[in-house]
Amino acid sequence: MSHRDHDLAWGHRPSELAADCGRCAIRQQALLSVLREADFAEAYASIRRSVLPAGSQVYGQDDTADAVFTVRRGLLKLIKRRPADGGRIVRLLGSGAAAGLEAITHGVYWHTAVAMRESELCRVPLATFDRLEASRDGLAERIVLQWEKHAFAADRWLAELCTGPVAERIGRLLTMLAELEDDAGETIHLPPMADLASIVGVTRETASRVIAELKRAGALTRVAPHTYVFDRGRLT
Amino acid sequence: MSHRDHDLAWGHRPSELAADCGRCAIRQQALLSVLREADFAEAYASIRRSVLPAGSQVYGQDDTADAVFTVRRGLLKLIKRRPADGGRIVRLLGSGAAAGLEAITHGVYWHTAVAMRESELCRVPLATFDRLEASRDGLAERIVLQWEKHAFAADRWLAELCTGPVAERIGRLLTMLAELEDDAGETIHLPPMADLASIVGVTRETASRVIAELKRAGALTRVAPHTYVFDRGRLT
DNA sequence: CGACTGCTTGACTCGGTTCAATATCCGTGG
DNA sequence: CCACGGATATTGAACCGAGTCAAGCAGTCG
Repeated sequence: MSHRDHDLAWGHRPSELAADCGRCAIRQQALLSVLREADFAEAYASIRRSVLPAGSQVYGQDDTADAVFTVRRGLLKLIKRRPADGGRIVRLLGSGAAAGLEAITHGVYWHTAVAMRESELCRVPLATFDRLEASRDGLAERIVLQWEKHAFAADRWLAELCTGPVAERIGRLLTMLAELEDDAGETIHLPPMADLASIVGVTRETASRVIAELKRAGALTRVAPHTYVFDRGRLT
Repeated sequence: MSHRDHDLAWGHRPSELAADCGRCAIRQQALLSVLREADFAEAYASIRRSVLPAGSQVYGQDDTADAVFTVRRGLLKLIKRRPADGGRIVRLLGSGAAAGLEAITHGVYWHTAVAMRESELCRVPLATFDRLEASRDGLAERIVLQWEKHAFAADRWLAELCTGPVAERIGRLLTMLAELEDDAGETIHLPPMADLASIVGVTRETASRVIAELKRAGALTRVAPHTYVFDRGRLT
């Protein structure tokens, strides 16, 4: 949706690192956190951590899937492309979320995943899951929890971002964005209008008008490029 | 959303039966299909099959959850209620789907579930899942598959039913309804206007106008009360 | 057969889109 | 560090799709 969406695919940039899962801050919520030490050591030799710049594509809808990703830091958007229009953003994934889980059982990605800002991801090859099958110790339960997150978020998305006047929907979206900030506070990194529009299902122009109104009302105060303090109280 | 939504809760009607899972037609897709025979025998002693009339509520949002349900036949709607408006239908569950899966891990239902027509459900008490924990043989994987269904449906819902002109959205909805018919064919049981409206996020009046137009165009031909033949080709 | 509920249709209004022109931002390269 | 230029955001005006309000209609069930 931004012009950079197709710049980069996984591995095209040199910023790959060892995963170092032992010291991962989000490990308790992450996918592989239940593995026994022995399994874990084996598993994480195959995991690659990577820092992706904003706009890079992690994977594409309908691509053959060979890995699952965990968001360590940053924000991903999942885009469901449709033949007709340009598609729609159907979910946002923040720290601790898993992307591309459908790879495990379906072998194909359901969405296009794009980093909305610089993000740090861990890439877990599918083969790792296969090898872990035998020694699983609650791995599947962990996957269930991740799926639950997705389903819950999807329902909320539908109920809160697709119903009612645009102003309210954008208000709720900003609240969600604030929650998704890595340092969940009151400052938010405002995505491009095109993204806001694709999320709530309106045109860029309408999104712009609503945001402009919020700025005038003092609900959004600029503190840096694309960065605003969000005063949840002044939403009218 | 119909006037009968609150008529009945599970167990208030006498139509409870032994589950007879051994001969269940949808067992291969259902939740407990992977249990070993011994476990299975134990498990299904606790399962109760029930026929619910149209409009009955299976469970309510925020209710304490004590069971998961499998749809044997019929159609459920999941409603996400919101303080303000009357809420929104966020998913439809047809044969083989599981309802209330969140009970297992969260103990509270996320939606209100209502039968849209006479439906046959199997009620699996939470205690059964607890007892099965020890002897699980891929049960969690089974649950994963069900969650995947939910997530996939949610994404499709969002991309297809919340974007574009109302006429197109209702067209796609009718296609989905046709797929959800128990005898997946070209005849569909048309839900009340209020439901159609709640699904695509418009008013009853607008839904009515679109449906009327489709009838005139010959895309919908009445063959019985609430029952129509759907000619997918004439959607314009 | 009457009453009720849900469906249809019409006229008016308004929010959001569309198309178009202008302003601003921000990353780039000098 | 500044100036430039393409991309993004803003704003305006006309239009139109869907909402709202209100009235009449038709199934459906006692």
